[in-house]
Amino acid sequence: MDADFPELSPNVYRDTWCGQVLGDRVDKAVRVSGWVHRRRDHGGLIFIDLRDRTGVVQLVFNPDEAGGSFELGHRLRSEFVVSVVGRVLTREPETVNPDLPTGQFEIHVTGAEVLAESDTPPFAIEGFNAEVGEEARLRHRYLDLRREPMQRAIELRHRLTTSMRRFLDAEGFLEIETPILTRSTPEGARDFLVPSRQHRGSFYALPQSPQLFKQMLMVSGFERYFQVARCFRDEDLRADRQPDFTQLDIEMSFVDSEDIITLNERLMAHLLGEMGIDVQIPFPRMGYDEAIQRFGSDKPDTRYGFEITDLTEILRGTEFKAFGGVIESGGAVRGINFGRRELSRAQLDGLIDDAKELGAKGLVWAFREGDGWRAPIAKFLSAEELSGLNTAMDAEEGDLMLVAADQPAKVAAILGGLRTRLAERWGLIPEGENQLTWIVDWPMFEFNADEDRWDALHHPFTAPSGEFDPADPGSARAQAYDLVWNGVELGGGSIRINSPELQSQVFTALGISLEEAADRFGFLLEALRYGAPPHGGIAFGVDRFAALLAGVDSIRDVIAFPKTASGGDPLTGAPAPVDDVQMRDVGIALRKPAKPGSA
RNA sequence: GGGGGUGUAGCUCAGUUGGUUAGAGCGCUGGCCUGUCACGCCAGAGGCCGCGGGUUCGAGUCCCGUCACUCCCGCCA
Repeated sequence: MDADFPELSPNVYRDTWCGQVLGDRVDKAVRVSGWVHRRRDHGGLIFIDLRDRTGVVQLVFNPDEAGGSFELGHRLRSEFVVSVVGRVLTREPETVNPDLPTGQFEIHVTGAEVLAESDTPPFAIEGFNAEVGEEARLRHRYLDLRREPMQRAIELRHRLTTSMRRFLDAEGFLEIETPILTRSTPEGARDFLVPSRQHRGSFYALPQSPQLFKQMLMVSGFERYFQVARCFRDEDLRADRQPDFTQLDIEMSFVDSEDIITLNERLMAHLLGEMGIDVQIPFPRMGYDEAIQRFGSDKPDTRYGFEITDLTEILRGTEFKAFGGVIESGGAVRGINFGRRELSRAQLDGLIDDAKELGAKGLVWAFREGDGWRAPIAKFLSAEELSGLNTAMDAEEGDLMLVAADQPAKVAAILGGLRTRLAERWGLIPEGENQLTWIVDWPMFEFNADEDRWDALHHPFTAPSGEFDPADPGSARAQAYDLVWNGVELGGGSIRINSPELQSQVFTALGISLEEAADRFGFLLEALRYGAPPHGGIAFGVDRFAALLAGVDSIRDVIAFPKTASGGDPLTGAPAPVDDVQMRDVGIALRKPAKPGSA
């Protein structure tokens, strides 16, 4: 494992790491302890691969050398914990194992002791049958974590957070803890609630992020704060979402966006550099509107093309109702040229299903053929329209074009989603390339049609750019920035509002009355009255960051004890009912009987 | 909340149109084996086919429901 693992101070269990049984130990007596990784029992000669955190070393039990320990060697089974003494010898050339760092050496056991026996593990810790279902892995997570990939992932995560702390410490940041039991602020995600025993009927909430605390720390004059902070959101899970997750949370005073962006570029270059990834700073920046236009996403993966082309003007007034109707009602028609591809009819139908899954009413596919299209809808389009479309999408003979029509935001989301799916499916994403991009110039608000109100795109404490007109929230821009790495949102932040008046105006624009604002966030508004410096910050998703660095698809693979997609933990059985006494203590009664399955 | 996928031995999986006693590899147990390292050879144990109901002479297989896991949409300021 780690080549520069620290020297071991000898104790009763060992004086040498398994991974350190190398040339300088030859002919020396050593004591090692660890787990039985694999046993090869030849009857008259027994080989044991012994494993500790640093690696694996071969033990040889020979009746001529091992004496009474030979019998014990016979009894050893997978994952027994043993301590052995023996002499390190160089292996005969023909018995060297080139796949093992310690493969030129072995320990000839002269004495051995079983420190702990083990039941037969439910799945293999090592070896070629390494594919194990995730549920089994989570039920016995302590065993799963013994496995090499998990050991490496957890170690990588440690190196990442350590590296964050080192960099930020050197830049004058203080790591300050903020409460886990705090107050519900019913914006944003659903809160996890904790009933209060001492204040019956009242609840703590677990923080969705330390946002308000870090702003108050700026009011307190700490100027540079960070925290590797646990955050909690009671929403449905995904491969990249857990109900409790970790953020690197940063806040600074007397800064503008530029200061935060440049500091974080240096932070990223430092972190990635330590992980062996070289990146150029400064990172390119892209406006939010441009990202949506060209890539259909606020976290565009710029490692590959297939950008989105707007076709609305070409098709304005077209005979084809599905397009013309949408355009008349203020919608847009956009398309992507996916290049020359052979697809079966079933595959093309599959693309339509993909589009529908992404919320499309339909999807038009077409191949360029001569000056026109080979497509089910080709006959509804005029020759001028077809050639205009081919030109706009830069289509060459045989190129596959996918076209969708809907309201602009929706068509962008559909084609953006399709673009990533197809790039993944056809293996069109360049490996080993790293694109870090700032998305800047965000709108302050987006209109929520269902609730007939404006919602903050970032959060309600984000400072607007320039003059703010509460009467026209749609045109307000935010001093916000997201950092996107290869199509994954690594983190985002903003300059915050440091004036209570402006903060109140933003609440008003969001339809939050002053009474409501005072009730929910009064403590922050009050803090802002006592000399709040200009301040801003950013937060990064540590789990996602670690998963990307580890090259795994799910953040569960970089979390020691993660939860399943339904928010449960097969290891502890959480969540679980509690007994009546506990319920009574906190003054809680269930409205309905507990769900039968959940116990 | 909605959609897709999966559920058979400890693990990973196969199981034909519904047909007699449900299989494989690995692991496990016992025996043999002094240079293996995915050790080898021989023998053996191991099954609520997720659960409940239905159709049928007969269900791992078909139907309905349900639970769990997983991916996606909604949701995640």
